[in-house]
Amino acid sequence: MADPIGPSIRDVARLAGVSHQTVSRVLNNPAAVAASTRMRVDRAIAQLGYRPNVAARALKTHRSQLVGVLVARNSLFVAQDGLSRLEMTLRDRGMRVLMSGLAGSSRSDARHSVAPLLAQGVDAVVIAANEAGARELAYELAGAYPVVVLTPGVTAEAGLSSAAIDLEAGVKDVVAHLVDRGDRLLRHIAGPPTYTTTAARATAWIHELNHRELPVRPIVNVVNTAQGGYDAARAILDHDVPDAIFCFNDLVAIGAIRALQERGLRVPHDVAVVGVDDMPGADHVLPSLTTLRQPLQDLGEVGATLLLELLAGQPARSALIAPELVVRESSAGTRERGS
Amino acid sequence: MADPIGPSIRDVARLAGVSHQTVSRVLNNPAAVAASTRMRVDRAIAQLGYRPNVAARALKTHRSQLVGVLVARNSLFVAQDGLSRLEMTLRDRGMRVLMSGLAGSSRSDARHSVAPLLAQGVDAVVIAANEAGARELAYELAGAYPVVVLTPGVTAEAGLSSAAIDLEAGVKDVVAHLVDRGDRLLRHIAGPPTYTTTAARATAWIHELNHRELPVRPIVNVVNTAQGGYDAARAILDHDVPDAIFCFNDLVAIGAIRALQERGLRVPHDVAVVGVDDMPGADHVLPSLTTLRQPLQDLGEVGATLLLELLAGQPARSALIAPELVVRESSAGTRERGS
DNA sequence: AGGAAACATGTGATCGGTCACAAGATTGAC
DNA sequence: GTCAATCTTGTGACCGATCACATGTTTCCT
Repeated sequence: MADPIGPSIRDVARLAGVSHQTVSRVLNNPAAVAASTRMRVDRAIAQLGYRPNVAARALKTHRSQLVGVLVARNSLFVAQDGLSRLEMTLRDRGMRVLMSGLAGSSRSDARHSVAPLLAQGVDAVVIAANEAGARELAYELAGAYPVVVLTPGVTAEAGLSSAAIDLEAGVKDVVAHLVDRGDRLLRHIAGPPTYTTTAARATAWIHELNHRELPVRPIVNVVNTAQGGYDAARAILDHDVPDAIFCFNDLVAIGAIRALQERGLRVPHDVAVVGVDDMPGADHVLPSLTTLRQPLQDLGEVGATLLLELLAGQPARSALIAPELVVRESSAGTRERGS
Repeated sequence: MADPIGPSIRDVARLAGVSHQTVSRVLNNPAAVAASTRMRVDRAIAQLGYRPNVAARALKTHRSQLVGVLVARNSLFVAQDGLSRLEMTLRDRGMRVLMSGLAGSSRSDARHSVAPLLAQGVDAVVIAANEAGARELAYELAGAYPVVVLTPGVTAEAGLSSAAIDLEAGVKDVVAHLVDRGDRLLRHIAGPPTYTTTAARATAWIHELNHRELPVRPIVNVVNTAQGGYDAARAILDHDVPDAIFCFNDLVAIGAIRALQERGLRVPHDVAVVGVDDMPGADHVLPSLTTLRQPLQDLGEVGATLLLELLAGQPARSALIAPELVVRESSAGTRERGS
């Protein structure tokens, strides 16, 4: 059905009255062909509707023009256009994206997910997953393939570049914002321990609190859902009522806010809440969410750029993208101290 | 870097002391090889770490084992694991997924996005986009490729199968639910006109209202965002206050609820709100959203199944997946009539 | 005008599989 | 014991590109 195998390079050659090699040259290095000949060939190509056979080309050249992308299921990077942006940037450079979903969080899960990509003969691999196993896999692969990792805390080495949102810097902004409005007892609801981002974010948080000599008590959440945030917030409230809660992301923040309201605490009057992501709807939810916006589209673009650099033989490097603090209702106003 | 071209089928043959054709047989039709020979070959394969070269195979067989998937940017199908599920189901059958993002909504935008997929020699195409242009493209492609469309209102023809969530049935449930709780003046905030789903949903809505002899006045929204829902709701309220609003999706519903609250209307006491999708967080937002849950993962799986059927030469067909009405706070309780 | 360098084009081998066909070995029926 | 059918394995061509190399033509410098 998809078969009726089209014309080959030799058919074009015959029609244009040149050799097959000349046609190949027109395709790959037009400058090496006389203008008049080139025009004749181009016309023949158009006339026959010729399209090069990628399999034949890959067979001979040992390059597939394929980039394998390992993506976590349910990841915001995918949802928020990040993957699309990566793909479109690569597409413009003649590369195609082979996608593979990642199920679990262990290293063997990750290995299992890349296998088909490698079997397909990809030229390079992009790892867009915060799962710990995926990150380990990246180092494993780095010897054999150009690899780009889109997750924080990955050191660039030969053949392995990395890009991430600089949430360490973002966390600084969050703390500054909360302290400015008069909050002192700050709590953090961290993410699932299997994400590399969880530790990164929690560490930055603790570091910043220590720096400002504020009390520190983080809580690790187990699931990346609103329910997880709800449960974690209740656990916090069983202990005491903080001035503000910084949540792993907006989804978790939504759950936390519900828990607060149920206890009769008003947001932001009694407790301020800050999330991360600026997920769709965060601006209209009640109350709207103060959040660290992650420019995931930029991440996709930077990732593509890093990959193209590696493929061009340039050295591996790390890139950081700054997030943006968007202040909304959930942390609006100023706390009147001395109450 | 990804080069050091591995052993070929002939290397394996030499080591096992057989002909290259026998190795090929072990790979493709093991039953046709004597058990003892097969074992020798298998051992040689393992010993050399041989992996078949997909390019060579594709060159000869004219099948790439690649499925091209056209996905709308920012689509929930992607976000909610639908794409992952599609990919994983296909992966189990030895197929790989080539992804291509869709930018605009016109037919030429769609054509521009599939082009690289076709150039790469995919065996089939999946269209996971509600954009009108993408649907038109599906018919265009159906003659030359097996095509599966994941959007409503597509008629199955030779080589073109389709799957969609049966929102017509879902809309019935929504109306029944609202009428049950005593609502009579029902309004609809539709989606962007460029989505095929917008018309499908609005039509089903109007049909159902007519059927029950209720007043009909749908509103078409222009953008698929919370802000769009907010604006549309305000436009409705400028006219009168309905008993309930059925929104294009949860995101739009969130915006609508904000508009209602700003006018001093309580949800669901004064106005009930129903969305579609059951997006992450819909269960913890304030108020939590009554919604038509779209089983997008199932959609991915069914899509994969339809595709495999087409590739196996079976006839095209359409499949519908039932959504599920999840009642939550935004339409809880019963309206006391006669006020 | 002669000869080297640069330019333009062609020839045949090759990448690593599968396909069509041939041929030897084994089995079973009569 | 013979012959056909079946099973098992091997041989060589071929898919459609690119690569290395060869050859013929211009260009241009001395």
